[in-house]
Formats: sequence, structure tokens, C-alpha cells
Amino acid sequence: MSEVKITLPDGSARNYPAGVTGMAIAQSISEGLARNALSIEVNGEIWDLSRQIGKDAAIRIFTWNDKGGKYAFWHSSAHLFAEALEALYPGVKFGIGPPIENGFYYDVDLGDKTFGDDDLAKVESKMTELARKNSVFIRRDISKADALEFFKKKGDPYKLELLQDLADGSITFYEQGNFTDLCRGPHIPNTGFIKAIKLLNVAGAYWRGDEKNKMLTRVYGITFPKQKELDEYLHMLEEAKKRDHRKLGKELELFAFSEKVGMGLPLWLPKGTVLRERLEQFMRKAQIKAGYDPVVTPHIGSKALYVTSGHYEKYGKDSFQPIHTPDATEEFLLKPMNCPHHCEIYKVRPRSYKDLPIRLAEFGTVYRYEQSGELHGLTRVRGFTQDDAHIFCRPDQVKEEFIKVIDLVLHVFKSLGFDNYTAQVSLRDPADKKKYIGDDELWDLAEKEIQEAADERGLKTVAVIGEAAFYGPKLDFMVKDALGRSWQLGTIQVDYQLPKRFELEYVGADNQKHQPVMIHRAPFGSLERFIAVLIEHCAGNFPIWLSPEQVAVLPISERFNDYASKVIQELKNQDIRGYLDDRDEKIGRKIRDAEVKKVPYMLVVGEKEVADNQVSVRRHGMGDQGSVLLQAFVDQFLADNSMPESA
RNA sequence: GCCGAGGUAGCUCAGGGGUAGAGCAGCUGAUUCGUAAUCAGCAGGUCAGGGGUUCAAAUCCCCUUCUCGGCUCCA
Repeated sequence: MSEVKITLPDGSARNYPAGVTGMAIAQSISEGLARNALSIEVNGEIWDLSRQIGKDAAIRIFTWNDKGGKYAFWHSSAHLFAEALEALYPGVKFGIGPPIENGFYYDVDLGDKTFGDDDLAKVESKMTELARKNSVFIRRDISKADALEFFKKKGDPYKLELLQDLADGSITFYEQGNFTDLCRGPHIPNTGFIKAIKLLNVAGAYWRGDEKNKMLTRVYGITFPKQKELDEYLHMLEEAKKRDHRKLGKELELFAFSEKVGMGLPLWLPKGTVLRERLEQFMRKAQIKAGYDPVVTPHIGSKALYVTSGHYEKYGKDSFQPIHTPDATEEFLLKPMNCPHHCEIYKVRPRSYKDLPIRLAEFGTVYRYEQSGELHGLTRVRGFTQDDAHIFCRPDQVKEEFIKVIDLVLHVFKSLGFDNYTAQVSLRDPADKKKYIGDDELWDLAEKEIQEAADERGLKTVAVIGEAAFYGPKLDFMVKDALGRSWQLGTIQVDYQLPKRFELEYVGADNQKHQPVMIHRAPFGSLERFIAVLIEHCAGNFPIWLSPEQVAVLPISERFNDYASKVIQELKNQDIRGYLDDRDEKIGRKIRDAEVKKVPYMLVVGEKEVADNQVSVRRHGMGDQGSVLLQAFVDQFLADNSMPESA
């Protein structure tokens, strides 16, 4: 009998009879591993444990603690969901049901039936019932003809459509209990592993993600091998919700929305405005240092401006409609971006190659008619302010400018403690060059230089082919929110289109006219989105230099209000932001309220402090820090909490 | 825009055909207090808006609007 050589992750190798299964290998290693094993990686592919290994292989056995194990677990859970659904609603048609980062979903067509929250509970308990049967997942190779026959008979148009794209000989079915599905696998050994089940929500999703197709019902769920883990997961979700910027924005009185003002149009409250203006100051300072010139442009522009830029043609119908005036020939648009205005600033006089780069920066408020369903707190709004700037430079300056912008973005992230971001280089699709504007060589050069600039600054980047804007390649920075949703913050984009459309020029050393390259960049992206992500990132406990209220002065009783007023006045004289809580409440109450409001410093003042010109310092979440002279507190505070500066 | 779930006091939420509720916040008074909620009283509502069914609608039905979870989109 022939043998196969199985290499384990630690490099050791063992021989097994040919056709050995992953489960048998696991058993030979240890009883415990066999009990917890869910799937196996064989030469880089993830397999079922029951599948026979016919030749030498490097393997890795996955348990719940591995991504590959969870993947199989949730994939199998999706099948279990489908089995339960079919048992409860015969005739249901299935789309696809993959595992995702947290759990799984299944797209289904329930015909005319609406699927609501009460249905979730029903399906959930059916799933539990079926899981207890310990049904084994059986893998079967099947010919394309037989597969088509099977789904024709069953009447499942979506599976038939999927089958069309699959090659004969590569098709497998998986079967558990009374349910058979077209599936590549892998799956866990049996349904009994699935102990805790939660169907999370129902959503609509277009078949194959195409708006023109029928909308299917997408059910999201998650499962665990232990009830305790499900409980922990649900608890974690609850905790994440507490960081939600929409909730904290309301509680900390940072911003609000009004139906009357209109959806997606944030109102900045006094405290939110302090935060926002501090961020602006921070960026202004860094930009001045980096050689930017601040400019200001109006909130509207004539339609002609956007016809020139090309935005009218591309977005005109799907955006805010033109503003009319008593003069019927006039039309203005709310500005959806600042670039065209900045192009006109570039054009106010002829430019020499010696003038470049020219860096025009503006906190420009723009308006975009986002789809109503897409609006989301501050992360997706219809009116927002970009920390925008446009760099007009020579082609040979692109790389250097990119490096400078990357430095600026990294300065922002570092100053605000974002260490978990990803950088994405978006390149054009070389197979479809017609989609893009600009010379081939310029693209090649810019794409190369963006990547080089990122590498030189030690950025770990993911290059995505085909994600470039039609007008140029870009580098985007993404950060996740409290619930794990990814948002794009900073962006740096090369643009070949606008310089051309606006006929931007400079006179080169050769006395000839040349076209400058334009770089759009916004390290925050937008103040709104940045603040949203910042709120979630720090759970409302802002860096003190940003905090709307830095200090609360809390007199023990009314008798010390006079001294407390003197304290708060002295703080204000030193540009320290704070408030005096002179309510007729006990000190415990005042402290609690300040803690809830996440005020970083609380200064308790009573008899002792008045006598010695002291304050009793308490820090948010850290309790009593003892008493110091007021002046000592001020000095220390100012020394510790200055606005971070760029290098 | 599409699918689903929602909108009750400033906030968090209960009530689900028969007189509109609680806690917190607010106001008034008492209290003058040492590190996370002092006590008492008072006030607060077109139950998102409009239409319908009914003797009777916060409650059932329809439309509109906004919010939430997704999908699509994102200059």
C-alpha cells in the first residue's frame, strides 16, 4: 500500500497511507485536536477533514481559532440556515450564501413573502433543532449535466445561472440532512458543532450585486461552537454601539440633524464647533509649514464652470439642481467640489515653471446629492467640508509632492492615534485603457511614483487594479469604525483631466507652454467623516488639545463659588477651555456629571483649596490626583496638552 | 433609488381599539454638602405629518416624511 508524506506546520513530516483523511491525521496527532478540528489546509487549499489526501502534502489543521476554521464553520452554518429555511418555507429559491468576516449571509428569493424579524426567530430555532441532528456534510463530485438536471427539477433559477459559468468536472455538491447545495466547500464535519445561533438582520440585496437584477432577501447571521462565545459577541456589539458617533454626538452635544433643515445636513453645536475648529487650526498650521497657500472660494459657481470641468455632464442630473436668478439666462450650482474654483485661481496670471508647485488649500464646504439610503450620521452627508488642497506641479515633481502629502497624512494619523489604517493604491485597469484620460506615459510614471513614494515612507499598501478614477491614479487611507465598517479618510489623487479642460499652463525653462499635473489631496477627507471616525476611535475621550471642555471647576458648596469663579477665569485667561458647575448640588453629583460628559480634568475646590490657592485635581476615569497650587496646575496642563506640531 | 425595521415628553423607553405613562433632564422650594446620582413638589405631548376604517385610533389600513440595518452608488 502506497504512502503519502504529510508535512506539518512545524516542518516535521510523517507518512500516512495514501487516501488518509484530515480527520485521521488530526486523530493521530492528538485526541483534543481531533475534537476541535473543523477544516484542513492542504497545499494552500482549504479542504474538508473527510476528504482523502492522495499525494504528498503540506497541511495545517484548522480549529475555531483559525480563520480557515471559522470560514468553514460559518459556511456550513449558511447551509444549515438554508436547510432550516427550506423546511419552513418550501419552494424558496437560493442565491449565494458565503461566510463573511463575522458570520455568514444567504441571499434567498421568498417570492411574495416578506421576511421580517419574527421570521428570524422561527428560522433560528429550526436551525438549532436541525443542528442537534449532527448531520454529516457529504461532498460529492457531480457532472455539469446532472447538476443542471438537479436544479432544473428543483426549480432554482439562481443556481442554474451560477452553474452556467462553471466548468464540467469541477462541480461539487454538498449535502447535509435534507438539503443539497451547489458548493465548492469546504465544510465542517457535521452540524453538531454549531451550538449557538443568532440571525442578526434581514436586508435587500440585488442578485449578483446588479441594480438591474431582482432584489433578493439577504439574511445575516452568526454562529459559534459555544453559547458563551455568542453571548460575548453580542455583548461586544452592544459595547461597539456605545461608541457610535451618532449616539455620542448627541450625548456630548457635538452635532445634530433637523428634519426641517433637511436630511444629511449636519448642524454643528457649540461643543462640536470647538472640536472642529481645533482640527482646522491643527491642519492649517501643518499646511502653512508644508508650503500651502490658503484660499477662499464661494459656495456656488456658474453652471459654465462645471460644464468646463465635466462634472455637469457626469453628475448634473443626479445632483442638486441649478439655482436660478431673476435673470433667466443665469444658472448656478452648489459646489460639489473645490477644484474648478482652484483651477480658476491658478489661471489668474501666467505661471512659470519656477512658480511650481503651487499649493492652494481651502476648508471648502461642498454639497453632493447622495442617495437617501446612503446617508449615515456624519460619515455620509450631503453638505460637508473638505480639508481640500490642490497642488499644481510639473510632472517631475509628482513624486516629491506625494511624499510630502503622505507625511502630512501620517502626521494627522499619528497625532490622533490612528495606528490601524490601511493604504490603498488605486491603479487603472490596463485591459481597459479607453476608460481613462491622459497620456499613457504619464499614467505609467505617476503609478510608479505613487508606489515609490508610499514605499519610501514605509507605507504598507494594497494595490487595486481598476480602482483608479478615470482622471488619474490615487492613494487612499481607510480606517474602520466602531462596528468594523471601513471608511475612506485621507486621499491623494493625481488628475490629468482638469488641467486639460481648464487649459492650465506654465511656461517651462524651454520657453514652451506645458500642462501642469494637478494633485487633489485631503488628509482628513472631510471634517465630518474624520470627526465621526475620531469619535468612535476614542469613544468620545478626545485628546485634550481637541476636547471641547477641558476642565470642569467644581465647588464643594455655594460658599466656594467665588473662588471657583476666580479659578475658571484664570483658566480662560490661559486659553484653557472649561466651565464652572455652580449648581446647588453635592460634589458627588457634579463629579458624576462631569465624568459622564467625559471632561478630562475636574478641579474640586473647597475650604482647603481656598485657603492655600490650590485646586484638587481629578482626572476622567482615573480618580483623585491630589491637590496642587492653581498656578502649578495651569503650567503643567499647558505643558502637557499643546497641539501636536508637524516635523 | 431598492429591500426590511422603526418614529410616543428634551433624552432613554413602556403602552398596541375605550381618560397619554415611567425614569432621567427641566423648573420651584428645602438642603451648604470633600471625589460617580440629596429630598419634595411642579410642569412638560397634534403619540412624525396627512388621509381612511370605526360609536371610538397612539393602537388597524393607505400615502408622505425622517431615522436605523443592508444593497446599489460615492466627483
